[in-house]
Amino acid sequence: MARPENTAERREQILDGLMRVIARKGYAAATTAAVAKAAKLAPGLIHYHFESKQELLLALLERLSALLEARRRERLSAGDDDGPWAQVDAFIDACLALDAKADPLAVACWTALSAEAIGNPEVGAQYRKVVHRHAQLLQEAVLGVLALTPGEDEARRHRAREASATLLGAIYGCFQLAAAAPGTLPTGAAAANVRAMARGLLGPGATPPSRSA
Amino acid sequence: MARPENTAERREQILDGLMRVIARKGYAAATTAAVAKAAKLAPGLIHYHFESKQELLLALLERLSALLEARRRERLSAGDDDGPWAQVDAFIDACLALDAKADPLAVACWTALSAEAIGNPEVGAQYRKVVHRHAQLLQEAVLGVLALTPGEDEARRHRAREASATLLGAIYGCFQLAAAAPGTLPTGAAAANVRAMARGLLGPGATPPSRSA
Amino acid sequence: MARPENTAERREQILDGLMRVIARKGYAAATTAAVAKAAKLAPGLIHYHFESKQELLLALLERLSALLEARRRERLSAGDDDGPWAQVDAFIDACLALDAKADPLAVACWTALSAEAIGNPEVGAQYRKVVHRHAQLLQEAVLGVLALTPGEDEARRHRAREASATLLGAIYGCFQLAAAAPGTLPTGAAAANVRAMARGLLGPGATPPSRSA
Amino acid sequence: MARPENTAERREQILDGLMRVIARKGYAAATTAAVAKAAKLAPGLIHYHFESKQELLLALLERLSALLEARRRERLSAGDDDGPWAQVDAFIDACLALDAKADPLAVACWTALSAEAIGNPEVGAQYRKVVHRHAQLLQEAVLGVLALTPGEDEARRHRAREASATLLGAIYGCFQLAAAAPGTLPTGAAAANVRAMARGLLGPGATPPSRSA
DNA sequence: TATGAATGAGGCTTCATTCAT
DNA sequence: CATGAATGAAGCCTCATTCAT
Repeated sequence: MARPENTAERREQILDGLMRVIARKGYAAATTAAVAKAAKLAPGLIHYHFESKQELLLALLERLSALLEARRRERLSAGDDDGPWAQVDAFIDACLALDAKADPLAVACWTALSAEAIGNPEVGAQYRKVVHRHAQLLQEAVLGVLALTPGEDEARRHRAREASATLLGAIYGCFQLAAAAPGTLPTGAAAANVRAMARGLLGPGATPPSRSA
Repeated sequence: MARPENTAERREQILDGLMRVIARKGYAAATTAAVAKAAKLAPGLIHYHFESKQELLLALLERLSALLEARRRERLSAGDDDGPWAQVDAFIDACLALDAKADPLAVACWTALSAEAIGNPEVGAQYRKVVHRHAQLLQEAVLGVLALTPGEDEARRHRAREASATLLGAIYGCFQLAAAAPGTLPTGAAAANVRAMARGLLGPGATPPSRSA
Repeated sequence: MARPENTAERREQILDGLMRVIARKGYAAATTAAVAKAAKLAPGLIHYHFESKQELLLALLERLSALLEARRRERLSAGDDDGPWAQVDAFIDACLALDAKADPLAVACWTALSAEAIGNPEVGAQYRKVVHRHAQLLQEAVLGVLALTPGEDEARRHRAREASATLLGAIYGCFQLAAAAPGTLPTGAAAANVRAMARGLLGPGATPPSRSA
Repeated sequence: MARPENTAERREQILDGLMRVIARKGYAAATTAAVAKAAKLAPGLIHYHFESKQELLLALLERLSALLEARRRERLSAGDDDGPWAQVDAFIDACLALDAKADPLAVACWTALSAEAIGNPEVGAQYRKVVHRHAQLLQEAVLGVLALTPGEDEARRHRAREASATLLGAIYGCFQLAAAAPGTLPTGAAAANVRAMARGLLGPGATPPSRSA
């Protein structure tokens, strides 16, 4: 009562701990006790601020989704080039330009959550929701690129859906490699390579002018 | 006299059970009891044929790797086209042409093991070994394609390494989507799309004749 | 704010339970569940206050050692006779005057731990440490007695070491009989008899002729 | 039927294995599988030749008892001195003159069985029977010594019972030290020291004339 | 809100015992 | 007799969750 509410901060603090634990020791080690310790909190507090461990995972998914969206926006607003490829590239870069400190954590968490999504219905549902959200964003960008080539709208939409899903897959796959087999794919290379792959996927006529120039 | 050994078959049977459980209920549900039940065996038998649960996971990784290699060989021997792209395509198809029954299982298991590899040192080591093996195979195929374009050997090798890792990532990412968000990427589309992405990655002059024609 | 720590008391409570179980049902029956039940605690609590069952055993060894030391001090301070034999007798009586309630428990536990020390390296190490501590105490007392007879210091020290170890063995042996074959050696007799044996071992005239010859 | 019976040898072989395991790794490690392995037999054979694990322990107790009796006889027949102390000394030496190879094994097994006897009713009963047998033998020898001093028969018998039990305890205690804290009591010293202790226990007037002369 | 102990279900593993061959 | 697999109960330990303070 007299105390100021701090649930929001505590939740963030706990999620920070969760991410750190998952990235360092894996999901199996992400017990509530370990998360509390990583967050420098008492074990009992976790369940004061989160209904259950599952809610923690759902909150983490939400955070990861928000994080991507924020980075994408950042990229978009920063870029002056606003051709149709710009949005696709911004999306890819937002995901794969691993420059900030938080990213290795996010990447490991995404990989862990992907596995958890397989058998856990609620996490699975939320996971699919987030994937769908990502796919939607990417699809719009992709549609912009596909608009450069002639063709029917319906077919284009269909291709855009497939292509964006595949690109998303490529991105998640890079996450997986980064998290589970670091060193396999040099950090800097992923973004550029996926951009190149996008060219192949959305081309051939769609080859960006900057490349053909 | 006495009983003939049957450990080899039992191990396979147990791995079958493990794969089924992971695919259906996720890794978290893959308890030894659940695996035994899925394999229609008594719980105690698991540890008669495997030292520990971890050894089970390592054996599963080995099986997944062998499975891919078998499929790749199959594809290669079946194809009459043996241009430089054939090997790359064979690799991609071996992974992503999900027609056999076993594949959804394998795909889910790979995703689960990727997560487990993060925190489990021994699984991680074996995981990286398998990834490395995959990458080597793909890299050779990729080198064949890159040989079509002029350039220095050293640079080509370097590009091949990066490119094969990225392609592998794309493949694993499709696995992840298939396992954790089925329906996002239509089953049939993945292989074709990744092949297209490979064109973008290894092009531009490498665009396959069939496409440029 | 919050709960006060109570680990110390709980550990004692758990050790009490362990001792009771060992004395009543033997070491084999001293499962964590049985110990918890004997201590009137939930099973999970054992591992909240002790890392492992082994740590329990180590703590028990420590307790047994401390218990003996306390009794010895008690005996020493109570006795007004402080001749050189007083300390030896105090040691023997501290171990073998089984009058308090706790002693049958301790005696059974020591026997159980002696067996466990054979194959368990960590328990073995701690066991030897405790034995060494006991032997040191006894050796000092023994040296006092041996000082009554003439002879070289070095030889006396050597004899003291052997003699104290043998006496300790005699004491432990009485424990063993008391725990595993109760009734064989009347409770009251052990202390007096071992004191008499000490006379034979340390007494001047009792030096076996075969040795002095 | 056509096969010659070999149960007797097999039982010995299995007991050999059991003793080796207990001595090397302790009683906790003496699983039927480990015993079978140490005996170089198939696991299933144990239960063909022994009803249960408990029967194994009982057989081991019997063997240990027989072993002592054989050694005692050996000592007695070897010695030409047949004064009243000779029998007492022979008993002590039979137990503690650790020269044969089998002894470290026997010593560890006795310690292990002492612990098992605490909670296991059947092993306990057999253990007490063996102890009683030992005590009887020793008591007779002790009576011979006590007969040297005047006194009532009844009192002498009573003293003999107590004294033999205490001496037995001293012997078992040396076993315990040898098994669980080797090095504490030098191998050669135990027999001589216990003989000296016997002098103290059965003396002072009982000091054998033949020896003091 | 915060703390740290308490609870008990369930996971991995071991093992005496049984059984098919 | 011998072999080695099969069985299932139970042990140790973990952990999400609850609760007293």
